[in-house]
Amino acid sequence: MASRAKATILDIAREAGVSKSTVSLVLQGSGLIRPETAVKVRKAIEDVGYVYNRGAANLRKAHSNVIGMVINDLTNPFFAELAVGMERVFQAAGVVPFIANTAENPVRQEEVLKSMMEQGVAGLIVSPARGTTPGAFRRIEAAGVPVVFAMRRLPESRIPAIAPDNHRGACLATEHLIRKGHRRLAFFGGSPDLVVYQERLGGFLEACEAFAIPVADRTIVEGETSRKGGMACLETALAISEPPTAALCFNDAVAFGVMLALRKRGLEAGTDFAVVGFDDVAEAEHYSPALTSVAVDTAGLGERAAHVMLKMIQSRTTRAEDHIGAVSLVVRESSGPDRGKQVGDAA
Amino acid sequence: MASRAKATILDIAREAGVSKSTVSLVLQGSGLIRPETAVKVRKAIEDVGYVYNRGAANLRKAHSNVIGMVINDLTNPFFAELAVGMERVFQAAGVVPFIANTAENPVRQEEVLKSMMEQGVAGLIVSPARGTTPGAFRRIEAAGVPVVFAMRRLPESRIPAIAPDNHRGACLATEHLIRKGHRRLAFFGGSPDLVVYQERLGGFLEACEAFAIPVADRTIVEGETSRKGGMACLETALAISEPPTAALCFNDAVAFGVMLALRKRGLEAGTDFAVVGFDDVAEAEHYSPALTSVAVDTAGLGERAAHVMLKMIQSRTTRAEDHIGAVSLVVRESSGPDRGKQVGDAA
DNA sequence: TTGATTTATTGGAACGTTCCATTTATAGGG
DNA sequence: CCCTATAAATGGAACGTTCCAATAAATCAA
Repeated sequence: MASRAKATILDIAREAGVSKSTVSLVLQGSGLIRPETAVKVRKAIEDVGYVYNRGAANLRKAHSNVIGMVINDLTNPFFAELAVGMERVFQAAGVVPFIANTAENPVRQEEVLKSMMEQGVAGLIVSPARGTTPGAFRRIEAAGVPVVFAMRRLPESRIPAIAPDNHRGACLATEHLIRKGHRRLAFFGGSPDLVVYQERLGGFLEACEAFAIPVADRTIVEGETSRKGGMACLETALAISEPPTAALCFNDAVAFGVMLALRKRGLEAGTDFAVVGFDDVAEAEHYSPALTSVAVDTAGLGERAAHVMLKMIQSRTTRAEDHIGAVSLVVRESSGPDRGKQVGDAA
Repeated sequence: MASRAKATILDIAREAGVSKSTVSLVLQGSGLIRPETAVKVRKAIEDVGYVYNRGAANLRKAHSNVIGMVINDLTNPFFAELAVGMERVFQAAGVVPFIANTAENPVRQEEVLKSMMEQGVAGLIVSPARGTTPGAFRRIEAAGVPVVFAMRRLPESRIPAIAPDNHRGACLATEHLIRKGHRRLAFFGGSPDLVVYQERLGGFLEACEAFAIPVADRTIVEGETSRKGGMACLETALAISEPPTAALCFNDAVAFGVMLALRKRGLEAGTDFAVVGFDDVAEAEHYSPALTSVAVDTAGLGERAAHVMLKMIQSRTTRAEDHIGAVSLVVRESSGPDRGKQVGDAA
């Protein structure tokens, strides 16, 4: 049962009285082997406590069955959800994704990518860390390993990206606020080094433009994309002379921070100040007040990214189309009371 | 620059006009190489776009530098934090942890563990999925690969576990509720197939015993360890004839669910019903009302687990001591108003 | 100079697989 | 009975590293 030096196919071969080639064939489920022989070999495999050595196998085989998932912030439930969506697809394809966290640190990301390459991954799905340099993936591309960006993209890169329609989402949300009657609007959180920021801010501005909100009435406050960042944004915005009455936040974490800061001031999101988030994490629905947010179908995008990756591997290409996921606005309490109810209609 | 067939150390050797052995030595940072030669070789490495093949190397080397982290639920920020704590330690040790998610599914866990073993991991840190069979790790132990359990342990297993002092935490929390004047107490969420559940419930019961709370006044409601589960627990508990006035919840997710259900009934946690959570996730502090919870120093436990793992690898052993992490009760609003304030003392 | 010592470099044999080209066994056709 | 066809099993040469033992070159002591 217990074997000290780890068993190899040769040990199995000896145990079963066949050749190593036969064992290899059995391991690969080849149909060339007589069923009885296969049974005998499988028993020997059990007996010697064999562990398949994929490293050795990959030395000969074209490519491995592991795919790397490099995520910039695992503690953000948003990215964890993304990871889960991908896993579903990969599992069905018999591929095991290995996840690594870069903690939003480009240096760490470099190490992680290197390590995954050395491990011989068949492909990489990456949500790049903030501040990733354009050349960070050159070597990987040169090595012919397919890469897909998920949720985030890099400014000038040929690598296919799977991301939600940030521009449209922001437009939708902003329009919603304007239709609620707000005329002084804010955009909270994020910073321009993220393409996502530019897209979302772009959508915000386009909606402002479309509804002729004067530039003076648009407040843009950059900040950390966290609760803390959101709190700071609100403070900054309320300090100006004609403060905004509503805000679209870079993401839900910022929105939660804004709501927290409101409560600290004795104000309530929805009635005193309208707040809209972005991403629609699971928590948004359960918050109090429930957060209006732009739903991006995170798990769906993860699945899509995984599918694209599998296709790239299969067709041995390093190129693929971008994919822009549909978004929708989920209206809850934080963006203000439903006007429909206020007019006092029946039902 | 771009090389089609991937470059090996032989290509580097040719390019640099040295032997493959020399290249290997340079790669390992050996001091035996003349600096000028090393420089020449490193240039060649750059030029041919070389990617180190760790699989091939591991064929000869004793063991690899990858450690597997197998987590039962990545979407739970609690576990993500645990992962982050471990990563900090591993990074400093030049080890890259690969994370995989089992989604609380023992079958999936089996696959994931197998895959990691095949990949030749040097060790495994596991938070076992619910329903893991006792024998699930026998093969891994037999192969001599060190395993550490984090946060959760298995009923009858010799594998070292790093976990918080669940019993004491539950005692502390229950005592807190009793001192607040509550006499009818509930324990919400979880189920007995988890050792953690037994420990926490045990602490709850011990405190009840110590303060002579009659058995009839203890309500134990099992349930999913999620918000939804928490909501259900509260409904069940409030339906009985003499309902409890306070609850210790299996974890924070359950506690959030309980608070949500309270609000749905127009009740407020803290004033109408006392709620205490367990784990003290980051969100607890920011909830409204802020959640009283048992802090377990998640990241610290992660670091500890990583250290234990490194030590096991270094000393080539598969055995280590358990480690019980200290816990503390963080009192916030959800467990009721501060009595100290109520008596109206100064300052 | 010579031999001993140190410093740099190198070939070659593993490591555990896969896969091609063979070999061996089994059966069928005439 | 031989020849061919099919089925089943096998040996050996890769694959890209590491590491030992050996060599070559440089340095030193005498």
